[in-house]
Amino acid sequence: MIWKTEPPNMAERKRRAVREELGEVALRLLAEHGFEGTTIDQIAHAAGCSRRTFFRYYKSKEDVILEVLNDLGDFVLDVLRSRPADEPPLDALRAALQAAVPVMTGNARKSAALIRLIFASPALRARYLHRQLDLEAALAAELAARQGAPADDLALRLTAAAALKVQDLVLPRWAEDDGRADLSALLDDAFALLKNQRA
Amino acid sequence: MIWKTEPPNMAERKRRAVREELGEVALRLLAEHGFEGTTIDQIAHAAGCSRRTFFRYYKSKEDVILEVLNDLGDFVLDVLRSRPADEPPLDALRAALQAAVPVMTGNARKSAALIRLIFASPALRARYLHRQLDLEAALAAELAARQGAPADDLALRLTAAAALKVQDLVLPRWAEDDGRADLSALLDDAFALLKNQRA
DNA sequence: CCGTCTGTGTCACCGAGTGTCAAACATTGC
DNA sequence: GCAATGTTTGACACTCGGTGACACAGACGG
Repeated sequence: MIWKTEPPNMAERKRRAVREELGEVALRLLAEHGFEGTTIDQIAHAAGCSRRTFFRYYKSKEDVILEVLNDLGDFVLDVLRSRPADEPPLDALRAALQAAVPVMTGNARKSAALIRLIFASPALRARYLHRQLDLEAALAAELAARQGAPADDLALRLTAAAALKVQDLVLPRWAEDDGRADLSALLDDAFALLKNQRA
Repeated sequence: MIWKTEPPNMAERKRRAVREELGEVALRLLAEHGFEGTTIDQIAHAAGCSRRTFFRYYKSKEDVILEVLNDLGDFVLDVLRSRPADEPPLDALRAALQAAVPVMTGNARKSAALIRLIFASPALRARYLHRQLDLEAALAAELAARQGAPADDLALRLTAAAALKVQDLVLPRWAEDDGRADLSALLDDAFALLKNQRA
């Protein structure tokens, strides 16, 4: 075959379908019985496959949950890249994070459940924070690149951290009432607060 | 016995000694073979006790390492409490974190090894971040209490987060060369940078 | 000398993950 | 239609972190 990857004929499609199904079932069970209260056996069995197969689609139990927010992080990073280079860093970050809002409010109940799940489980939360750290570094690197600063510039890193912190403080409050509040407004308020910060 | 806890005669002393020994051995082995590359069996055996006994002294493998920084966090919180209430929040935080510096520079090589260990292991790092989050909340609550603000004040939470972030960005750089740099100066520089942050 | 209390080791167990292997399956070439 | 081929899957065995149960030892007071 010359095009080893070109035809996602049936194979790739089925793979995606199984993965989707597995993720769906997992999220439902985890939200219902809690992260620690759900075993992989239960998830696999409920999805109609073996435990071993679960691990062929997801690296770990945490992965099923964190993957969603992971993709969202990549999306935010992409949006940041598309922003004008002369925009002040914090404004660019705010805009990038705002771009992710519709994705969450799109299916608000599910997103809220996911966030609540993460914030309720220490193990999950810890992994999530670690992921946020990577995102923070990537955002800071992008900000640095667009204005010719060194990639590990401390000031930009602090700015990126502050922006993500704003998000992390707002999200759980939004998730607490199943995403009925105006997430976009909450974010803007918090960013305004941040901008008025004076030592 | 009327004084059930009063005489830490032999029992408590031995307990502390065993715990100390266990922690010492663990830190050495973990620093040598990495966090994932060291099993609890190895630690327990090297310390001359059974695996079960290890867990009677430490809740988990992560606990052996994180305990130290945990205590340090409590110390920082205590220092913050002793600061004048009218001091600007960020200055108070800087002073509190500076107070922890001598503790680390006291035995710099060991502290640096510990920090490198944490930052090298994803699992450990994730747990560490979670701990920092608790500390952040506690610091923010203290700042709020001293100036009569609500305990979950967003602005103060952001300030506490920024201060801890400064520390977390400086520490690995300091640890990279075995703690030979001037940690106190590095911290002050970073805090100065933070203070000059304008959106 | 006898109960009791505490620390310890042994054993059995669970759940997350991983490597291996053989069977099942679909795909392709003839 | 059939054989060769490659991929997906399930079954099994194993490691490691962590927990509960129980039995045994020694220190202590009566």
